[in-house]
Amino acid sequence: MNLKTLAEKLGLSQTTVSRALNGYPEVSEATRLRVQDAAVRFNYRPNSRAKGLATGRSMVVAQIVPGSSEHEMVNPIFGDFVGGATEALARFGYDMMISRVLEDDEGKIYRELHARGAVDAVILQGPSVEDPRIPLLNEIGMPYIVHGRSTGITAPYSWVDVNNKRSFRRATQFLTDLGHRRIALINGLEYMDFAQRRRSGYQEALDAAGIAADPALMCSADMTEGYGYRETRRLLHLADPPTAILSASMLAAIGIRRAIQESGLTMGRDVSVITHDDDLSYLRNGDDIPIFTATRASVRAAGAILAEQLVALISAPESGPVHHMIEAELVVGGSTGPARRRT
Amino acid sequence: MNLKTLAEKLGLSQTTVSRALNGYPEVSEATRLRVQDAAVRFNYRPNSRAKGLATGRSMVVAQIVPGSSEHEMVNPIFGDFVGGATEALARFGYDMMISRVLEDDEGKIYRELHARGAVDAVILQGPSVEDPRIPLLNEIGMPYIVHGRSTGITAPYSWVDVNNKRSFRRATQFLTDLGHRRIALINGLEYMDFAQRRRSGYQEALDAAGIAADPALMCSADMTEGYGYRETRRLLHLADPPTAILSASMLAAIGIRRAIQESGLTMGRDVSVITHDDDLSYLRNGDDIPIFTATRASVRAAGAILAEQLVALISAPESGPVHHMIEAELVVGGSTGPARRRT
DNA sequence: TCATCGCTCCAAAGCGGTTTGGAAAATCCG
DNA sequence: CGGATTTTCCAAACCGCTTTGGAGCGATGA
Repeated sequence: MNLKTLAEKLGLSQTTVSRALNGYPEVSEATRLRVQDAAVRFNYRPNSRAKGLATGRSMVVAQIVPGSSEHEMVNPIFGDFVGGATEALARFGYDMMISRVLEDDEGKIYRELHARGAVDAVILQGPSVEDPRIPLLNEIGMPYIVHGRSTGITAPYSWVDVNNKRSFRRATQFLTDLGHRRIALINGLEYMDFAQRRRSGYQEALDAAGIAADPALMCSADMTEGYGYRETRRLLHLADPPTAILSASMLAAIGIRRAIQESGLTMGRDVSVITHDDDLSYLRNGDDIPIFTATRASVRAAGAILAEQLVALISAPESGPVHHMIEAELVVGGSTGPARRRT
Repeated sequence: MNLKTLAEKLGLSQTTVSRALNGYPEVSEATRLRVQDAAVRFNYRPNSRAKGLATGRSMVVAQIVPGSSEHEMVNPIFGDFVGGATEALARFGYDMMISRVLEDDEGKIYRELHARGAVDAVILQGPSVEDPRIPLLNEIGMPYIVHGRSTGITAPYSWVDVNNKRSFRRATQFLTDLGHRRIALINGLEYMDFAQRRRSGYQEALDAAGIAADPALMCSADMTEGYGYRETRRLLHLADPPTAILSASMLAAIGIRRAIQESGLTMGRDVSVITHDDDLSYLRNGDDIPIFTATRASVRAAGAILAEQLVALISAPESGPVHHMIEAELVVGGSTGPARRRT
């Protein structure tokens, strides 16, 4: 069923039917109702491509799956983020498209998406400390928004981000307040901007407490369970082991807990642990009471907020770059306690 | 840059330029090269919507994000599956679109996507034992392929699936061969078809070994770490506890390991564990040597295979339903060993 | 009574491609 | 050399929608 045949069935012109369905005032309420009723009866939907061609907008937003090679890691937050974003986008009539780079040249795909007119905007995921995609997209002139920030970029750009620095400063301070002075940081990959910010928050809190940072207590890698486990084992075997550990992700924290238990220690008593928690739906931090003390920020909510900002940006690009800072909450669970005098 | 202006710059008609770029034989090699060169120079890309409108194909495949309410779980395999599928789709010039249901009526969105002509085909994720979406899509007449199967459906349909029954039969037999007779099954949600098949494979192997299945040794829920932990605790406190546990996912297996260690037992010696492993990029079963003995099948590879089958199906729907069975491999890790006589 | 206005509605021109049905030019062949 | 054939190219229709620029018509007001 297309517009033409629907118009014929109603004995109206395509113009009138189109206007009736799109809420234009040039059509009487009576005909509007008649048209709407018929549209429902015949299950009519305007063809997306034709509509897009006529309006010049595709009502699609793209996100590039990070990782060009097969062996790179798919971000574990991907599912929840996309879930939150698509739901919000759907409310505004937008669809979400996932693209993927086959070559190394990620810029190419943005250029192509724009030249093809395939999407109205893109979402930038996982920015590095100085992400080249931002100036690239500025040059191309396609609306976009970044999930996270890129410290090294001075040009203006829109973003939605968690206040990683502050949340890790608070978490660290929470530990120093409990008397901890040997605090380890098991961080994500530090070319990623969020990891960098977390480290600087951690650093600030140590400085404030007059604690010298110890490079042996810091590490950086992909946030897997095994990584948390291995690093914790290493840390616990140090001559002067940490009494508290800060973790960048729930998955790593699970590995941390395993290493602690395996050493015959008790988490929250012998070693305190605070983790960041993206509130992933398949990786909840306990059901009702939190297992880990955590800095929590729902990545699903972030996706929804980002989508809303992006939609606003598409319809009014001149409204300038938008920024939205999400404050993580510090939830206190059973994994932290006062520092114990070393035996 | 559009076709018209490109043609003008070349002093050719739109027809010729279009044909030159699309490989039609009606144009001389010389002009073809001239056109291709100009297309590259001006960074020309045919507009997706216009092309789609003219050809009647959108070159887009949709996948519905499962879970209509905010509290439902996003499938942890989502990211890896989509990564594998989009990469394969991209090779054939297809894009992948993610949609989401706002209402409860999932059928509505398939109808709408089809009526709008927004996509050429859809991917069905997570089929239940008798999934109503299959007859619905048959009725609508849009190409689709199922990731998994639906036992209760007799109508023909295309699918790509892991041989869950066989892999769990083998895993169970592996345990009975080691002398285990009390084998627990920590399964996924059993209205899901894959969970049902795994249980029946487990059942078959028990029957073959002459072991009576004990309902107390089986459970079914969303596959989270906490679930694996809680159920294992419960199992280990039984009067006649299991000596081996079969797990439906790595995440659950991690919880299982935690419960075992917490009980002062050693995994692989006191209690054997075999888990299914989707080979998720952020949840690897050890780096080089596997930690868990596992039935392994890469969900990323499944996504790629499914995408290829779907593309073939789109271009030749009459070639009938396609089926592709993936055999999981049984990798032996450190989590299994001979049954020990109970003390 | 007649120009004016507001309300409905419509014909037709895009949007940017593909594809059909020729036509002109070049090549072949007896 | 001239007709047949092939090669190379083009004008125009079409895909299904939006939107511009009116047209028709009853009501209004001077």
